[in-house]
Amino acid sequence: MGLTKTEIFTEEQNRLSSLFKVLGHPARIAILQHIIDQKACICNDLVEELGLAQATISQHLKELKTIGIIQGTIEGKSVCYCIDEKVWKQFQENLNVFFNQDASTLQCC
Amino acid sequence: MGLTKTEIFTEEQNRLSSLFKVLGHPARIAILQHIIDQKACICNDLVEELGLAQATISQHLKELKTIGIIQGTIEGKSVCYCIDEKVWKQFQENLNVFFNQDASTLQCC
DNA sequence: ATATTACATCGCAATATTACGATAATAAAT
DNA sequence: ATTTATTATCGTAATATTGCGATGTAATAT
Repeated sequence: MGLTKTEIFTEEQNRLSSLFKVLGHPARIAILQHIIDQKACICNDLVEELGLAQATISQHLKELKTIGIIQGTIEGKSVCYCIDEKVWKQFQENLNVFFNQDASTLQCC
Repeated sequence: MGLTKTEIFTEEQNRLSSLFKVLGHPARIAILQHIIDQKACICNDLVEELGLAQATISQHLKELKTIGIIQGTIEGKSVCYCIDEKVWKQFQENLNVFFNQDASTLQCC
């Protein structure tokens, strides 16, 4: 089938998993790390930096943009992609809520 | 193609993204939450709890087991799946390392 | 011994994802 | 105006994922 049954899950479960899903590709992790390192970035940098075609990278950037974790500003003939600090922090909080469920009592067997 | 080019990324990028990937499905989030709530679990519980077939849930459990975040102990004719506290904490740390890159200077445009 | 219960695994169909070449779109440079 | 540079989008091929019925396996119950 390949079709996730989103309707049987809570909104929170769907939202959280879709965030994780976007981060579930090494190219997208690499893109985020590169943006952070450079404190700025344009797509063409990434084409040289990573070993992927321009079309592929543009696609990955689009997915990152979809969840809002990066934001693109047109700057002349290139685009400046940056971390959206607000969304980044929201993301951090979401993960903390999920992972900070008292880990000390999780193990039962 | 559908084939991720893992060879062009660092080990850390591949490892981190594969962790995220496993969490990138609402059923697997739901399973983890259920295990945490119950402090224990067997697969059959989940079949009733979530609306997925037994085979499907068994498959999702397998993926969670692959990254080690849960662990299964045979208990008579059923299996007790639990959070592996050590791996859970490791995961937490990995995420923190990734997300705690000084967010204050991330935004550039 | 047989039946039942609880999972795991196999095999399949449907859909999603990844990657890329080709092509468009837009802005700057000549 | 034309060329060049940068990014987006389209179409397509290959592979991956999701979900499930059917079947296998192992332990308990009858």
